[in-house]
Amino acid sequence: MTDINEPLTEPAEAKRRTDAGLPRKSARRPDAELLAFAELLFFAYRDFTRDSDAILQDFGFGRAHHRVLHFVNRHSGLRVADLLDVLKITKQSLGRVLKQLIDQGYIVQQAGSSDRRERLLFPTDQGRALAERLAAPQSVRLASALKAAGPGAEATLPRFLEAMVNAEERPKVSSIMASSPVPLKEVGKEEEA
Amino acid sequence: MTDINEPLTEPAEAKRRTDAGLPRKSARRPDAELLAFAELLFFAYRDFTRDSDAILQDFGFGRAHHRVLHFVNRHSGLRVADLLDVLKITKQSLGRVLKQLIDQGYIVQQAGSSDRRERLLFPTDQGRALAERLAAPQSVRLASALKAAGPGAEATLPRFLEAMVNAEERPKVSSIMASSPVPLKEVGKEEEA
DNA sequence: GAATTAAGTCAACATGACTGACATAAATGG
DNA sequence: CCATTTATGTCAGTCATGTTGACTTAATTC
Repeated sequence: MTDINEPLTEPAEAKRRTDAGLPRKSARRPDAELLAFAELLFFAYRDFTRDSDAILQDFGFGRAHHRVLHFVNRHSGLRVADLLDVLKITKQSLGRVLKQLIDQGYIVQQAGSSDRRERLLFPTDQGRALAERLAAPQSVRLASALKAAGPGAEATLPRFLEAMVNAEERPKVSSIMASSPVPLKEVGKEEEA
Repeated sequence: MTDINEPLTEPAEAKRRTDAGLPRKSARRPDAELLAFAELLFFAYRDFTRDSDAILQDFGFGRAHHRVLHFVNRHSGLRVADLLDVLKITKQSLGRVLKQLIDQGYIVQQAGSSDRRERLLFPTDQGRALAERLAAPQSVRLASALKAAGPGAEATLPRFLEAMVNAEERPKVSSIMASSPVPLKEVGKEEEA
């Protein structure tokens, strides 16, 4: 380490002053209880993503590939523009990972039937298989966490998570989530159900 | 685009086969309902982090700085090793952002009193102020989402989030979260409460 | 026929991860 | 007391994934 004998200032008394000597969880500035929620959310998401990250490594893919594959698999037929809006990344960032997924046979494109400029994205069998493999451990984790959360969690959690989404984004999120295996727009293919 | 007149394979019929023609939400392989939860979690976290990202830009910091500052602020006095374990990143990754936060006066170090090799981390007033500013919009978001989730969410959510954490990590998470403004180990400073 | 739109691409860059190796100071343990 | 281990910091290099800005092509729209 650099210089262990420097003053090293003693901030404990001076800096902790603001936090100390208050009832317990009074209505301080940021509200400690909400900070605890934020922290738990960090821990939950940290471990949630570690599941699939391990699998992705075996394929030479990263988390970005997982996200793309997930959305293409669950909302097959969605357009590149939809994916950009969902992921909130730039065309270039998406382009890189999407290209790899296409070149390696996990995703195929199809020109839109009404607007042939559009590229509708579909998983291949291989892509679907990988998507399911990536989803499996996360589903197990979610299922057990829902169970641990107790009854009512199945109803409470979606409401909480939806409310966490930016208000302007909620209609889009709802609309994409409503179209599970169905494309966002038209695919030119009939739903054989 | 490259070559729009290529075959462009038509996967819709062949590839959608597996998903179509099933009751509604039967016990298929990954369970569609859990995938919806995973997706909602993605959207929630996506927007949760966008709040503070905007503020961080004004300071030339990134999300990594936020995480470090958050934990140092809320668990002041924690050691570098604790931070590494919490964030699950390497010493080098932490070193870079921590150095910047120290150099720019947001965090100070103090040698441990019982083990002087340890560097206990504390926020400065400036650091505390930034941490609070970063936390503010996230707290607002969390508070309104908790409200929207309805009664019981305050009890259900922590249980859910804790259960999302890896089982082996839960003791550590609980222990760090139990020590809000208090250091993980000893600081050599008395809690003046 | 001109302008717009959807997609793809090039070049350059920033951030934040990673590995592996190594240095220093302090603590620990024969 | 000296050897080892531990906590921290650091150097050098790499990789994944994000960014901006500019540009092309094909197709649609006005």
